[in-house]
Amino acid sequence: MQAYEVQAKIIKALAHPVRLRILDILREEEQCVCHITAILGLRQPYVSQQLAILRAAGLVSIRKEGLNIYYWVQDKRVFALVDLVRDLVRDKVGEEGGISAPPSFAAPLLACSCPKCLARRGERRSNGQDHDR
Amino acid sequence: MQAYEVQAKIIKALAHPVRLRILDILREEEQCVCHITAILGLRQPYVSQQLAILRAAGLVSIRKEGLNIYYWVQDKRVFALVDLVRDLVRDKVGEEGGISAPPSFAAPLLACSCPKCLARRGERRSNGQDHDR
DNA sequence: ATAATATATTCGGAAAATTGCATATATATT
DNA sequence: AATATATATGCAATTTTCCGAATATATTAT
Repeated sequence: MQAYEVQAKIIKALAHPVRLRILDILREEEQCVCHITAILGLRQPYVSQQLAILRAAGLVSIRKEGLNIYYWVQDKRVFALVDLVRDLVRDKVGEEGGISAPPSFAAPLLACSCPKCLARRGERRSNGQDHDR
Repeated sequence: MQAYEVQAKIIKALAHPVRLRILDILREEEQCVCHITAILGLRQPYVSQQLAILRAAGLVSIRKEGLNIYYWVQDKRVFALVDLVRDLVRDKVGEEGGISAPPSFAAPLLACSCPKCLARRGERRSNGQDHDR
């Protein structure tokens, strides 16, 4: 039965709305904690905890760069997993509609001050190391 | 965020060792509660509860025949889901070995007295309706 | 009708785990 | 020193888990 327990643990790490949202945020590319936190609108320690759970389950990896830590999904099968669940739900709730909308996290989020967002807005860090380059 | 909650609920239904085992038992063909209970070695009300959770999540369906109720997995993508998790675990624990063994539920189980097992042993119900046919 | 069988459902309960949240502190980097 | 993030602590509310026991239900046999 031990194998089933290991599998159950991995699945448990997925079985949480916030963590599913995080995975969707990481779908296209790596994101720093700052960015994830801004998108979720939750407090940083809480987001870090959820990220730690995902990381302990081996579902996400990190990459450090300067002061920022970028989370990314190394094994793309994680997305396949999530997609499968999404498809199942879509087909099952089907008639109810509305639930099947694509991930709607992609708010503009100009308020985020992570390096990536600053670059997109043509600004630079107020204090950071991103001074010239 | 609502969609994520629905998805999380489905995943939660999967995130349990006993329920994962049940799905493996149903992998090849439908099985009656009696058979599932015998394989798991757990009490019938408990197994029924776990089956009810899987059913509420839409992961299994039932078919009634006589006194028996057969559970089966209608949407084969459920197996694809479980397989994905199994692969993830196998590749992740990899070096530790042992965990990647195929589902080892397939004990002989001659003790089970469900119709299917009785037929396999060439017996017939001690009291059942399977009298002639 | 009555009994037996397979299964579902319910109630209760105790232990454990999870959740959400606040707060504080540690760490590494610049 | 400032920043980004991680980690830890605590805490109340809720949920899960496992268990025992009883009962309900539907079906079939007699």
